Amino acid sequence: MAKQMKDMPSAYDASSVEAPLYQMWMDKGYFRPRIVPGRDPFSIIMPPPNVTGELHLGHALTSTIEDLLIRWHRMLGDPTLWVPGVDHAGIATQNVVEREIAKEGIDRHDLGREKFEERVWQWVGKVRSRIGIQHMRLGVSCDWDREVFTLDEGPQKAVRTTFKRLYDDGLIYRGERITNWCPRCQTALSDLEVDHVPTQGKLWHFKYPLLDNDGNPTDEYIRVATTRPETIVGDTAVAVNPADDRWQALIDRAALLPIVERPIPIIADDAVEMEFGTGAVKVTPGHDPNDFDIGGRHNLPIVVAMDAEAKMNENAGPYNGVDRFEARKLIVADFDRLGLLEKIEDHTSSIGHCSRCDTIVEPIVSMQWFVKTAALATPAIDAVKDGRIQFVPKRFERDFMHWMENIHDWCISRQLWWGHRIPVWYCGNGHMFSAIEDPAACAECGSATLEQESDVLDTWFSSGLWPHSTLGWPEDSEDLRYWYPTSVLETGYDIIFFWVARMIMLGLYNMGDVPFRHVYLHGLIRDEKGQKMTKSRGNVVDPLEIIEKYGTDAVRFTLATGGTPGNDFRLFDEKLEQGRNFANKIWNASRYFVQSAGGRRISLPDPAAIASLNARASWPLEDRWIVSRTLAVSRDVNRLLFEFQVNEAARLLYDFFWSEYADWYVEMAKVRLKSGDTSPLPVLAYALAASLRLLHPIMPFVTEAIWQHLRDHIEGLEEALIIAAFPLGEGEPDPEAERQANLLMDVVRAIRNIRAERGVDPGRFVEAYIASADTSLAQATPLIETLARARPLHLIPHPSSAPTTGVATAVLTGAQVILPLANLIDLTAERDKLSKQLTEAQTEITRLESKLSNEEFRSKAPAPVIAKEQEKLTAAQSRAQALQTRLTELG
RNA sequence: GGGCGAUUAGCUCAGUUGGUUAGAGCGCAGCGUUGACAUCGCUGAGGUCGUAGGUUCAAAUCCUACAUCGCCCACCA
Repeated sequence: MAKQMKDMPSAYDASSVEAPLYQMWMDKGYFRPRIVPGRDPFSIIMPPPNVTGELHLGHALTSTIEDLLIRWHRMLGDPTLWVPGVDHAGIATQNVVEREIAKEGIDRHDLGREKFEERVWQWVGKVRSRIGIQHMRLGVSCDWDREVFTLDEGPQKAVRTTFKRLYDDGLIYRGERITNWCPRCQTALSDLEVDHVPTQGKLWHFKYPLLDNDGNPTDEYIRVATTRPETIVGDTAVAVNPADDRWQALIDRAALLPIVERPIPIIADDAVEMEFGTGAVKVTPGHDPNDFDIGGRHNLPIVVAMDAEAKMNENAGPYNGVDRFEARKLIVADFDRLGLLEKIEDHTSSIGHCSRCDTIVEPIVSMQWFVKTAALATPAIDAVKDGRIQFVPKRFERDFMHWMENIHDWCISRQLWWGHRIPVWYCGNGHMFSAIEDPAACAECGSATLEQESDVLDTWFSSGLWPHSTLGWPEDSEDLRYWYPTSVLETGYDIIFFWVARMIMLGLYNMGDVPFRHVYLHGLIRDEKGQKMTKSRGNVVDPLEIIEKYGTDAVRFTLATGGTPGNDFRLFDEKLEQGRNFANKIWNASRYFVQSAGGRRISLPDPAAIASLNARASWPLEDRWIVSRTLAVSRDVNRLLFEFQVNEAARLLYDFFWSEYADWYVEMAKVRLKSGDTSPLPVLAYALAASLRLLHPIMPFVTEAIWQHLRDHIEGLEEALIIAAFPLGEGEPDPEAERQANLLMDVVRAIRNIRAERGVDPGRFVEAYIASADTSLAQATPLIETLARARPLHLIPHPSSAPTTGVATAVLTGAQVILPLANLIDLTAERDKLSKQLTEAQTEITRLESKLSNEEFRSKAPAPVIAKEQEKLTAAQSRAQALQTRLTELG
C-alpha cells in the first residue's frame, strides 16, 4: 500500500480527528470575522442556553443549523459573525440550585439572599464551562472572544438602560394586579409560564341567603356555583347577567356571605354566562382574573384571603392558617352542615400549573411591575406584515400576529433572588425612581436613605435585548453599527412568544430597527416513539453520548436531514447510523483518490475549462457527465440553502456524492486508472474537492480532515477547507453528456439485471449485443465491458443483426440489450417478462395518446410539457414495437 | 371555543411556485471476500400519496367537508 495511505485508516475515526481540527481552526482564528468591503455581512446571535445544566438535542439542532449557515457564508466570502452566549435563566436556575441545596437539607432561606446567590454563581461556573465544551464538540465555529452572559456588565447595563427608558416613557408601571402566583416558587409568573391542564373536578352549588332592604336575613337564597369553594371567603359580590330574567328582581339587592357573614351586593354584569352553573356567579376579585375585571367595573373591594404559600390568611376567618385545599374541604363541609350546599356536579376545567415546578398556580392580587405592551406591539406587527422580518416556515407568522394583536401587559417582576434586580429605588421620603447606575441619593429629594426594589426581572426581559445587547448596546459600538440587524434568528417554535416576540418589540424600541431579518424555526426532537424527551420520562438523549458513539458529523448530518423546518422529528439509532455510514463513505471515496494519486501531485483542471462546454467537448463522456452534475448540484445547494431548505440541500448532497460520484463516477474512472491511464485524476480531484466544499458546512470534521490529506496530493487547495471557496456552480451545463451517461448507465443496469435474474456467475464475462441508433455508446465500450462484465461486446445499429434464439433481451428507451445465454435461458420466464413489459408500454401509449389527442391539453398546456409527453409517447411506441418483435421471435 | 400541523412503501421520513413511470434510509428477498468502503457492492419485491367531493388540459401538491393523531392559543365561574 502506498505510503500516503498510512495515515488514512480504512474506517473514518471521528474521535481521533475532531479535537485536533477544532483546535487548529481556533488557533488560526478562523472563527473571527473577516471584514470584506463590498460584501454584505452575515451575522447570527446564538440563542443563549440556560445555565440550568447540560445541552440537549434542541441545542445540538440549533448549533448544527446555525453553524451550517455560518460556515456556508464564511466560505462564500461574506463577513461572518456568530456570537455565543449563555443565559442566567432566572427562575429555572434558581429552582435547580434550590434542589441542589435541598440535598444538603437546607433551603434558600437558611442561606439568605447573598449566600444563596453565591451558591448559584458556583453552579454557573461549573455549568458554563461544560456548555462551552459541548458546543466545541458540536463543531460550532462561533467567535468565542465575544461570548456573553446575560449577567455580564454589558447586558446588565442594557437591561437597566432599557428599564429606565421604558419607565420614563411611561411604558413600565407598578400596580396591584391579579397575577399567576406560584406558591412553591413564591413568585408571580407571566401568563406564558403557566401550563393549563384539563382536570376532572367538581362544581359545587351553594346557597347564599338574601338580605332584605334593612340588611336582615330572609328565607330566600341566591344560588351560585364554583369550582374553588376556598375562595368564597374572598367574595365581595354575586353577579348575574343583566339580561337574565330569572334574576331581575334580585339585582341591586344584597346577600349574606355565609361563614364570614359579610353582606355583599348582587350586581349585573355582561361577563356572566346565563347558561353556565346557576347563572349567578360569586365574585372574588382577589382570586380570579375575571372577577378582578368585574370588580374593577363595579368598584368592588378586593379581599385577598391567602398568603404567599397559598395558605388561608386572617381574611379567611375560621380557616386562617389552613392550606388552600384543606380549606376547600372544610368550607364544603361547613356549607353542608349549614344546609347551604345544594348539589355537587362533576366538572372538567383547566387548572394552571407552574411551568417550572408544576405546582398549581393561584391567581392572587399583589403588587407587581408590568410593561405596557400595546405601544410596543404595533411596530412589531408592522415589521412582520411588511416583510422586514420573515418567518421560516411562513405559517408561524400567523401565530405571531394573533398573539401580538391580543397581547396583554407583561408582568416582569419576580419575587426571586436570581436575576437582574429591578433598577428602581425607594427613598425614606416615599419617592420612587429608576436609574442606570446605583444612585447615592434620591433623584427627587436628595435623601441618602435608599432601598433598591428587591424583585428581579423576568429572565426573558434580558433575553429580549439579546441581539443588540450582545453587540454592545447601549454603547454606540462598531459591532452594533456593522452587524445589526442580524441576519437570522434560529430557534424552536416553542419560544416564539417568550422570546422572538419580545426581541422584536424591544429591538425596535431600543434600536429603531428589527433585530433580525429571518426567523428560522425548527421543530422539537422526540424519541423513537414520538414522545417529548423529558427528564421524568428518562428518554433524554445526551448529545455528547451520540457524538461519541457516531461522531459529530453523523449527528449533524442526521439533525440537518432529519426533518423539515417547523416540524417535529423522531431521533433513533438507525438515523444516526446512516449519518455515520455517510461520513465513512466520504472518507473512503477520498481514500481511494489518495491511493490512486500515489505519490503524484495532481493539478486540477483549468477552471476556465470547467466553465466552458466547448473546452470540455473532447473529454471522455464520464468526465463531462460528472462535471455537469457537479455544477448543477452546486447551484442547487446554494439555492436551497438560500431558501433555508437545509434538509433538501443535505439530501441532495448525500444522493449526489453516494449514488453519482462514488457508485458511478469513481467506478467509471477506475476503468482507465486500472489500465495505467491517469487521465481521470484531475476530474476525480475536481469533483471530490467540490463535494467536500459543498459538504463542509454540514459535516465539517470529516471534510476538513480529508482536505488536509488532499493538500498533499492536489495542487492549489486552500490551506483549510473552513475558509475555502464555496462552489457556486458557475459554468455551462452539459445536458447531452448527461443524456448519454444516463443511457450508458441504463444499459449497464439492464445487463446486470439479466445476469442476476439468470444467475450468471458474477465473475464471468458474457457476450452482449447492444442495439442502439445512438452512436455515443461507442466511446463507452470499455466502461460497459468492465461495469457489466460484458465481453465480447457488439454495438449494432439495429437488433435485427443480433441472434434471436437462446438470448435474453431488455428493451430500454434508446437501446436494446441482447445477451446470448443459451442454456441459461428460461423461455417461459423470458416470455412472461417481456409480455408484462409490453402490457405496461401499451398502457402508457394509450394514456399518452388520449392525453395528446385532447384538444384542451394541446391548447392550454405549455409547449415544453406537450413536447415532453410527445417524446414519451414515441419512446413507449418504439419500446412496444421492439417487445412485440421479440415476442414474435420467441413464438 | 378558535387556530395550526400531521396522515405518502412494513418502519421513519423527503417530495416549496400543480406537469417524467411518486423517492430515500432502514427493514425484506436473492447474489457477491473484483485491494476506497461489509459502516460495502450488485439486483429485486413493495405505495389507487387518510376518506369523500370539487377546481384544472393536468392534483401527493390548490379548494371544501369529514376522520384519526398531535400541538398552540382562549378568563366559561
